[in-house]
Amino acid sequence: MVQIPNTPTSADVARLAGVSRATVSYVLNNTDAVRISEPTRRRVHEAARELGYVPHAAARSLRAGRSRMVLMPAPALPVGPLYGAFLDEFQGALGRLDYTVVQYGSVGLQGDEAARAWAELRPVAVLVPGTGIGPRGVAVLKRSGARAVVTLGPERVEGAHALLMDHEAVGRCAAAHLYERGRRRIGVVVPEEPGLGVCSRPRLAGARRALRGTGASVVGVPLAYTERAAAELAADLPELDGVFAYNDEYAMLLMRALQDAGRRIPEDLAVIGADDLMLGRLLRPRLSSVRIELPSGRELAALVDRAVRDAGGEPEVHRVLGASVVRREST
Amino acid sequence: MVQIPNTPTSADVARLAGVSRATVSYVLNNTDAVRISEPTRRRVHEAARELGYVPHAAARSLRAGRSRMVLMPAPALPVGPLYGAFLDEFQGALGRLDYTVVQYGSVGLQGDEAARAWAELRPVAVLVPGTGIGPRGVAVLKRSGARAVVTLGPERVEGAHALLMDHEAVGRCAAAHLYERGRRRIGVVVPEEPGLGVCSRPRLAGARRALRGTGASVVGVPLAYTERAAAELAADLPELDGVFAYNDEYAMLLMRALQDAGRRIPEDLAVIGADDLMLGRLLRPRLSSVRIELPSGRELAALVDRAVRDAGGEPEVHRVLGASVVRREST
DNA sequence: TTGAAAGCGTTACCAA
DNA sequence: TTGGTAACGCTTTCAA
Repeated sequence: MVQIPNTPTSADVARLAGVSRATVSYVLNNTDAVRISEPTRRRVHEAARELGYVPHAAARSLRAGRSRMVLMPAPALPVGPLYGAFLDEFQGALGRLDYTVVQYGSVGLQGDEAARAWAELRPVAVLVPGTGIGPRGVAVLKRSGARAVVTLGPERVEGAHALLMDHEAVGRCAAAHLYERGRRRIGVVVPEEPGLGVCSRPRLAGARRALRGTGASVVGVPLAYTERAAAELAADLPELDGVFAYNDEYAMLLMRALQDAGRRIPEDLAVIGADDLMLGRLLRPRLSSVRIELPSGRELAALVDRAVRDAGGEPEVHRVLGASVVRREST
Repeated sequence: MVQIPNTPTSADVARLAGVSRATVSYVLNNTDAVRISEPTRRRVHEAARELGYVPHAAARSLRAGRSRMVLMPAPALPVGPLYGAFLDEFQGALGRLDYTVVQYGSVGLQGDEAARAWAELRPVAVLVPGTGIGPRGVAVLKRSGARAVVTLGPERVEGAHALLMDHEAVGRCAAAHLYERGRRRIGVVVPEEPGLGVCSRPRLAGARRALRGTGASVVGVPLAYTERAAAELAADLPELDGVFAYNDEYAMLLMRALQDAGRRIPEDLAVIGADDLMLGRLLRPRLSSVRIELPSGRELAALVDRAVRDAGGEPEVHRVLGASVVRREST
């Protein structure tokens, strides 16, 4: 039979060490406004260790009136390895600034309801990827004590700091490259998977804008991420001589289907992806790609910290997502 | 100038509605032990809405003595799309059981230190992927009120429920398949990337065990995830006629390098991956793969819920990770 | 150098 | 049907 012990509190530590709760707090938090004798310190540490005492974060921040929690709703869409690396860096950097990063799985919550759920945790800052929040949501969070709300997405939201993911630039970049390579009838793959629209629509728009007035045509090409859909698309593709395939995975899918249908790449049709994944280098022809640079996790952590310290300051707006073409053999 | 308003509390709501804090609590929580008149209910709801009141989760669970938070340390290693889908399902299912799933970014924390950091949040349950915790860590968590600790990894940990990821089975499965296809000198790729060892070592061990006593040989083949490393490996591969490449991505990398070095696949050398990614189907030859089935998120959520309700029960141990070969053209 | 006590936002018991 | 009050675990001011 397993005995379920009561969770030790600072009062238990105090009792065991033969001091008051205040003293325990002083010792364990290294409060420097107060001098505690060395023997007492030792007794307190000893008692805490013996009991396996772990402070209660909620009680602490309740008393303090503020937390060190940075909340990040987990993005709904499937994310690639780039995002994972960015996340690690961000968490590491914030950890060094003594914040606690927590990802909240908001599966099934919508809009303001989601914002309220986040607000219940009283985070000191919230970093929202994608389009998961509106002005009302931001207001809810701020009223609940969030000192900074930062969005990481395609457009800015009233009241929040914004890291603008400039997906249009990705499309512009790809289209301009295809144009330079002599292509004039250009297709832009638009994934049919839900949730990817926030990225894909601006990419298409960017491609359109880049070639406006040049006489080249740009058409959106819907594509689901299945072999079958790719084969069908390859079978009767509209008259095109260049394709920007949304990203490297869709590009690989499409390229395979095109090759199977007898199209030569890049002679008949140039194909370019995005994300510059390793896998693109392994294809034949090697896949050209738009290399995307996410903001540095360190910089973003610094922004959050700054925003927390200076709550009420003007929201900062940054344009992130550097885009540059890596040409290989497919264009 | 932005006015930073004080966060409204239930006391503010009570004041505005002209009732006591207790009444507010009753109304907003739909307490059924107590009957509140309809007009009062309306006044309270009205006041809460007007103030934008959001309850304080920490205060609530402090008072209640228990939280509904299920903590999941974010895995350190890069994870694939399978894991992402599993996570979503798990979160959704737990959400429906009224738990709050929170992923904790523990970058930079080690062993018991990490467990203490998690314990500070007083989660009601902790799901630890990989090998991030030992018996001491489990004890810390339980002493801090966690009613269930579940590990999702290669081996069980004293005191915790275990979902055993049977990576050996993956290796066994792959090796047996290669053997069946007539291969007798088999290589097993062991990624050099740190953190993947927990998966790759058991896979190699499983392959060894599967072919023990058959006369077939099994050798570990270290490989870093770069084109260069793959090319070097392909240039002087030991005498092999079959390779289990750890997963589909390494398989793709290796297969490309082998083809570039003039080896025919599968005639000279059979190659099999794992994870059954879409990309494997796009290669030529199409890549055979070990299909891995993670536990269902729903079942896992049910396990967690059961464990929470019956804390102190015997830890459950489940073997998860179904492994089955999907043969395509590369073997 | 240490202790007593107040109070953070909630909820649950008991009394009115 | 509603309100007063105590308590959850912690920090911090004030007093000794």
